[in-house]
Amino acid sequence: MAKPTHPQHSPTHHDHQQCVDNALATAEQLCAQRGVQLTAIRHQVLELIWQSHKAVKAYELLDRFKPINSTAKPTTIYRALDFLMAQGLVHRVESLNAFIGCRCSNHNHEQLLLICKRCQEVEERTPEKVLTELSYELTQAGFTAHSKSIEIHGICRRCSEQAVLLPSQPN
Amino acid sequence: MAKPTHPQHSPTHHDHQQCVDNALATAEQLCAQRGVQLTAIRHQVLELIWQSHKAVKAYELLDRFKPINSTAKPTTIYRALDFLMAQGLVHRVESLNAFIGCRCSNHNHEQLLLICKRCQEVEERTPEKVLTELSYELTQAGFTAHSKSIEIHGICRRCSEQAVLLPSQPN
DNA sequence: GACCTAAATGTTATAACATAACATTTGTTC
DNA sequence: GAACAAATGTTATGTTATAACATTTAGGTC
Repeated sequence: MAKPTHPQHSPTHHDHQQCVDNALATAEQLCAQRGVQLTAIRHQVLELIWQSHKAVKAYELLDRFKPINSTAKPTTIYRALDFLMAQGLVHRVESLNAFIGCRCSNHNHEQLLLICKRCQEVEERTPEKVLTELSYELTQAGFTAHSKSIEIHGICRRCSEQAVLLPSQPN
Repeated sequence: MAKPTHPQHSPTHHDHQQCVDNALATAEQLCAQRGVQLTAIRHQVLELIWQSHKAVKAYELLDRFKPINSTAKPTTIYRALDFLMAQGLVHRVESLNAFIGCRCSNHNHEQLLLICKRCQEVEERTPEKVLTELSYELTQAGFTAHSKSIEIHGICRRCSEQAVLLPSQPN
């Protein structure tokens, strides 16, 4: 049985290089504005994270990073990730122990992560109504939020459509 | 400097034994209805989880379990947790790699977890409006959800009130 | 009760994820 | 160029979770 192709999962369904370029340019600009150092390591790690729209694990990043910097250790990666997360350039996906580039152009770091089980891509959304209702609920509960993590696992639109075209696909 | 007391965090702020009794009785009943076995190990692990309203780590459970069953291994705990989660009796708190007893009396397993940084207690809430808006948003996004994890970290009402009374308390 | 089967548990080992602690280098400021 | 802070290097270890296979237990059938 031939491995099914998933054309919609390929990087060709959009101009991914532009995603990467945008992300890196934004990161450079933000770090400059804030007077923090987007060092070579941090820049390279961010670039590796943006290789795809899939969440990537720290040790996967390490494997990808070693060809660039053969002395890299887990610490190297985790420190870069800590910096990138502190700057809001990367999100941790708690339910996957993995990391993803942040697309919040508005620097609003309250978002839903829609995690597709089929293609593994993670979509970030910031639906006002949901977040408003959530804030209201937290006020009602007397709870002061410091951070919010909303992670939804399921099947994304593209994969659902693909499933209709290829009904023999599992799940 | 004396360690500050947190009377509101003590098990005496409510009749915790009743929480435990309810949880165990419900679990027994549900498992009987479903024809699944709430074995001794599973029952004991569930009881240990309900020792508090704090999320508990698997290896903490193991330490608590060893006095009962000295041959217990990580696998023992993880297998019990897998069963309890499959039955909806326990939730995994993704952002803590920890576990908490489920209080969803209605067996609706879509909930917010409010995780207090001060007292570590986890409150479960199922606010209709938030969940409705979320469902609507997912429909809009063409995303078919299989599981939802909404975890909010911050300070709970009781701890906020306590902070007002004892303003010298850190965070 | 003997037998079968599936479920549960026991056992060993290791994989996967993450941080602590301290040494060294680099970049900035004076 | 001395002093300091930030970043990185290095070694070791802590923490979380699962794989793989053996054995025991519970429940049904004859």
